[in-house]
Amino acid sequence: MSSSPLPPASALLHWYDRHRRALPWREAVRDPYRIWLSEVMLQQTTVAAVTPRWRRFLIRFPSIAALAAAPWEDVAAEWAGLGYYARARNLHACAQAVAARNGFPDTVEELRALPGIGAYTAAAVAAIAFGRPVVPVDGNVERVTARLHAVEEELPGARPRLSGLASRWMEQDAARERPSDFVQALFDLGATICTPRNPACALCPWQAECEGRRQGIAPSLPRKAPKRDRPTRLGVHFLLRDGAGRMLLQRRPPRGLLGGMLGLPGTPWRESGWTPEEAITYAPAPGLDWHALPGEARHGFTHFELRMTLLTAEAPPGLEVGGEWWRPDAAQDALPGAMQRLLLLAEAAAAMASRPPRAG
DNA sequence: AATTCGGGGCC
DNA sequence: GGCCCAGAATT
Repeated sequence: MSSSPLPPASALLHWYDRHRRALPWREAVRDPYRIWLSEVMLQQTTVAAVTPRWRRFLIRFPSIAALAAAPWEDVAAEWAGLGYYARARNLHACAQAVAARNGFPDTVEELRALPGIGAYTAAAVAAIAFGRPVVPVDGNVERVTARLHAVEEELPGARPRLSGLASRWMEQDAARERPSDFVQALFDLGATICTPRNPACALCPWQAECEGRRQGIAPSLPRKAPKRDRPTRLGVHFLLRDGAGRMLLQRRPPRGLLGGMLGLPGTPWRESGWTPEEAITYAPAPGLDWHALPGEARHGFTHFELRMTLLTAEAPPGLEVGGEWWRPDAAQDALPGAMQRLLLLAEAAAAMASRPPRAG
C-alpha cells in the first residue's frame, strides 16, 4: 500500500478548477484573518452552518485588531449558537496574541503554538493563507486517504498512518506550485465526490488510482471504532422575571460545558432526578414562590442527552440576586442552544396558559 | 490514548 | 434516530 503510486495532483487541480465550491472565504484577497476565522468556525461544523455566521462575524469584528480589542461578552454573544464555545474563548485569546505580535506567523510551528490552533488548523492556515506545502488532515482528507489506499484499520488508531500517507501528496511539483488550491481541492473532493455515503466514484478525478474502489470497499471506509452510548442527564432551571418582563441570566464559569456563556440559573446536570425541594436550594432566591411549568426541554450534547424542566417565579421589587437582567428577545440571541430551548419551553407554557387546548 | 467539549443537516 | 461535519484541549 505504501508503495502504490501517488495519485496525480494535476488531475485533482484540473478538476478543482472546474468544479470547486464557491465559498465566501475564497472570494477575497488572501487575508489570514478571514481564513483563520473560517477554519476555526469550520471545526466540526458544516459549511452551511458556518457561512452566514462567518459573514456576520466579520461585520461585527472587521479586523483582528477589532476582535482583539473587543470585550469577551461581545465575542460570546456573537458566537452564541455555534457550539464548542472553547473555540470562541481560544479565538479571542489568539486574536490578542496575534495583534500583539503585529500579524499572524506564517509557519506551521508558530501557528501551532497559538491558542485554539492545533495540527489541522496550523497546516490549513499555513497552506491556504501562506502557500506552505503542507497537507491539513481533516475528516475529508482522512476519508479520501483511507479509500485511496484501502486502509482498513479503524479510526482513531489509523490517524497517524493516514496523515503520513496524505502528506506525501504534497511531494508532487503540481501540488507544490499551488498548495492553497491543492488542499482546498482535497476538501472539495471529500465534500462533493468522496462523500461518507454513496460516493460518486464515477466522477472522481482519482478513480483510476483508488485502491478502495478497485476492491469495492470504498464506501465502507474509513472504518471507525464503535461509539459509547450517550447517557441521559437531568436538570432543573429557574426563570426569574422582574416587573419589567426581563429575566435573570448568569454568566457560566469560564471553563467546562458552555464555559463563559450566559445561561439560566439551574441545578447541576446529573443522571438521577430532582425533587422540587432539592432543586429549589439551587434557585437564585430560594425563598420565592417557585412553581413548575409543564413539559421539558431536551437538548443533545455530544456525550449526553439533556432533559431540563423549568421553575418560574416573580421577583419582588428590590430583590438582590447575582446576575444580569435581560429582555427575552435579546437573551434568546445571546444564549447557547440548550438555553434557548428553555426559553422556547417557557413561551409554549405561556401560550398554553393563555389559550387552554380543546379536546379533539 | 481517552475524554470532554455543540449544534445542525441529512439520510 | 444515527452519522458526520475543514478538531482542540485536557487528563
